Amino acid sequence: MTSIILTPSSDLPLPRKPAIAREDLIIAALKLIGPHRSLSTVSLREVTREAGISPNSFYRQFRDMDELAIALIDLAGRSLRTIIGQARERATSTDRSVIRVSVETFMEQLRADDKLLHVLLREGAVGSDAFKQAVERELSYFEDELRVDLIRLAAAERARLHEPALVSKAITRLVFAMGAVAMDQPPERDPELIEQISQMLRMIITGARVLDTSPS
Amino acid sequence: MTSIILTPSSDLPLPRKPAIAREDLIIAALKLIGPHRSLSTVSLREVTREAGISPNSFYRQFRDMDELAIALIDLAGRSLRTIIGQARERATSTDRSVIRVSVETFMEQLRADDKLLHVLLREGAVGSDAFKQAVERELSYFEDELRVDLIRLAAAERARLHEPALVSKAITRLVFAMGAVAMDQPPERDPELIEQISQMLRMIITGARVLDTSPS
DNA sequence: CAGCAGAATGCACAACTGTATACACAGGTG
DNA sequence: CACCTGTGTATACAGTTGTGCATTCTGCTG
Repeated sequence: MTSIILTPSSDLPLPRKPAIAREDLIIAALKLIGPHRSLSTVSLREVTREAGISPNSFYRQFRDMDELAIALIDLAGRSLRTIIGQARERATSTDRSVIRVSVETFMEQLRADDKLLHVLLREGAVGSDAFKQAVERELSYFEDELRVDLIRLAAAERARLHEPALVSKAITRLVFAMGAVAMDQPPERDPELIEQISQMLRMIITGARVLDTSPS
Repeated sequence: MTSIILTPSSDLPLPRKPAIAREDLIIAALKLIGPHRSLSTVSLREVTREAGISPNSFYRQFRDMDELAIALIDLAGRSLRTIIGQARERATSTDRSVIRVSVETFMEQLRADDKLLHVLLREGAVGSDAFKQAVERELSYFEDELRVDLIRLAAAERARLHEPALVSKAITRLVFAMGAVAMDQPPERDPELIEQISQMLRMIITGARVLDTSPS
């Protein structure tokens, strides 16, 4: 279980040279957000306090909190995509349902203590334009990868799929929306939620297949 | 086009007796939120400034901003439900698609200048527990009404529906999620979005019907 | 060793927040 | 008339915020 952060090389407090890096601030920001805190309500001073540096040192790494937020969103998106990608490979190598495994992995990440998914789930609604565009960008990446996977999946089963772009968009948005509500519920209900989400996705996919054979 | 607010009776400045009411504060709060502002970033002082009263007078109406937010969420939920309910009746009286008309009405409300829908779309992600529970409650009301309507619709077409509760939940969450992204896009793209959402819902519903005839 | 460039800090400031206390005024009662 | 109760305001206070300016410290280079 390695860290998600890109270069976790030296976390021992080097005497002076780097001392503080962008990653440290990102980690500090992650520690501050939670079920009740969104990034846009976290202050610059709080982050530096958490990171143990002076407020002014923040400006050596980011212009303002928005820039940090965007870096954090990018990180969260990259992390999630690789994790889900691995889950898809794992599912196809075994014979388990891709949908099921992906949803399970998603929920697992939801409960992971790195809180990276929280960023994508919460920060899409509020904040500056650049802020929301960053979230939207990550979601669209997610959509793209899902779309090619759906096409591949349909081809493997010798079925066709109606409007795969629309299907992947619907699935992505629905999963993220359901994830947002799951985050506010006790983890005991996760299996139930996983079952619900899986069924929803199955509805969408079978519906898309049917609509393809008999277009309106 | 009457106002949504409950008792818009007298807005001329009465000499002393009522002078300021809860509604005035709610209206002031609505004026302050927008694409970039969420309720949780609006301060108590801002609301009173917008309403033209002293900060302390706020406490005569609400204990704190959270209480105002909850009142606002309730108002938004009630308003949306009645509007969508009317749209459903309008659709069944004519012979237009219920899905289509409902989605169109939803997007129309999204662009309405009362900004009531914004509250439900944005404030579900952040804020206190009571805050999010209020949004969740309104969404579940919405789900309930949609569920009975789906059952009625299926019965009218002599079809059965697999897990109507799940279908209505999926539709509700998907529509609200898509509405949130639509809000950040120029209104010119609304027709395109309406088409997309309608197709998504059609996928879900036909998928649910197919899954009912051949349960896994 | 001297010196220098960069990194990090301390202090300060104005703006803003929520709210407590004290006060001003209106309208209804005796 | 006096009096009280409810409504609104003014002032104040302690806390937090983002950020500019000056200073200190560190490790590398000569």
